[in-house]
Amino acid sequence: MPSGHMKEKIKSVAIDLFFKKGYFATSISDLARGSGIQKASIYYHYASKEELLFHILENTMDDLTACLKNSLENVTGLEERMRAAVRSHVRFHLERQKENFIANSELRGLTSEHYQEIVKKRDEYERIFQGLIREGSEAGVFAPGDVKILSYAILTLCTAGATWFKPTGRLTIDEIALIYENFIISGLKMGMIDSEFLNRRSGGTLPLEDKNTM
Amino acid sequence: MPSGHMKEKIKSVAIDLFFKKGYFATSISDLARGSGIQKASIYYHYASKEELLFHILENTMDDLTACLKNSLENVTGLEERMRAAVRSHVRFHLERQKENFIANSELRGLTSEHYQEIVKKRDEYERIFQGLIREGSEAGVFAPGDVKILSYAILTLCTAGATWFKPTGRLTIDEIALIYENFIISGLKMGMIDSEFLNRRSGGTLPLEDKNTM
DNA sequence: AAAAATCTAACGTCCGGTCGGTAGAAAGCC
DNA sequence: GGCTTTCTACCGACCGGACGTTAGATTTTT
Repeated sequence: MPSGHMKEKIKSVAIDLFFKKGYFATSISDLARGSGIQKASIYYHYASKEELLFHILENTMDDLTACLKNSLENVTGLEERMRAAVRSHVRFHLERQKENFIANSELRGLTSEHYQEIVKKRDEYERIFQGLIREGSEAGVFAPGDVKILSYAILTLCTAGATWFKPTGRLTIDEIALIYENFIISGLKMGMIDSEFLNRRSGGTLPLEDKNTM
Repeated sequence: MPSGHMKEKIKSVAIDLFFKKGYFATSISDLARGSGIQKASIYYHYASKEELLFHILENTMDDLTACLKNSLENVTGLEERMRAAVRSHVRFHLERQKENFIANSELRGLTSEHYQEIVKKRDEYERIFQGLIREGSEAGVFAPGDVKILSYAILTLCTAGATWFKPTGRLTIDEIALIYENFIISGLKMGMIDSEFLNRRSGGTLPLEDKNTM
């Protein structure tokens, strides 16, 4: 029995239960029961329930970003880079479905300090996508459009997979990734035919970013 | 002071707080304080906290479906019908942002009976979209593709707007709706260029639905 | 005066977290 | 190698508090 074994066990039980019942509905006793120890022993490994949640979310976000950066290495061409990014995003969300679901639904359980840390990581991740969109539309590979709104569209689209995906289904992760990849690329290339109309209506030549979002 | 006034007031306070802090983090005392009454008085209007949540979700879902059906009346042409549906969906989610956000994040708070009722309404709503996709791809207006996955893509895409939308932003609801409309239509029309490849890889001529989802 | 709406006061439960303690392995020491 | 000390991992019992909910009295409205 390696050291750190129980800490990992608690974490994996927590991922299961937070995914199945939600963070607030999962009690420390539940975690203890699932881990086969007393609930006081949980506190030997984690300082609090919230810290356990933070631990899970932090790991997930770090791995997510690392995964994306890794996928973009040595990939050239703006369209190909975007395709690689989408593929990475979808794959990660489907392969580590539970953690990602938690990361998208249980931010409420965090203290405001921890919340800000996670949001910072998420923003950093989003900025990579926004950069890809911006470069692509500046180079004329994609149609011009509101970078932020488009990035949210892309990310939430793929993220949502973690909500409904069933690993036992007949479509593989790669097949689903391909569907999203094509859907998104075509949206980026042609979806914005009305961007001039949009610009006219919303008051002219201002940059299209930083609107309506936090 | 009209009858039913306080019941509505409680409901609207609940929508605000459930949106801002979440269902579980909002206590009956919070609702009472926000409504300007004692917490016991809440129970004169609602039998339980859960019933209040259900009440909100049920109304929202009913209105959502009614809104969609209304938007599709007298609209002909498969592409135009899809555009109208997307427009309706986005508008409703941005106009009634808080309720929709709750409806997408607080299903966990429901009893299993109430949960099933809401899911039933949601499925009914989704089926309308799935019908539009199916008709469109059978008629050759849209490329063929996995109807369920595409419907989830469309719906979650628009739904996500309720997460980040700020009414004070410079883009109007209609402008955002138009962005999504174009994005989705182009995805439906061209995104599926690889569907034959997909079919080949995943084993042939079986219908592409009912995979990977519940 | 009846009915509707709200109040005060309390109850039971459950939850996150703490405390003091313990068996045993590991490390330090001679 | 023997002895002591420290560290690791865990346990059982317990606490304070918050929460949803109820009972019954009281006020407000019609």
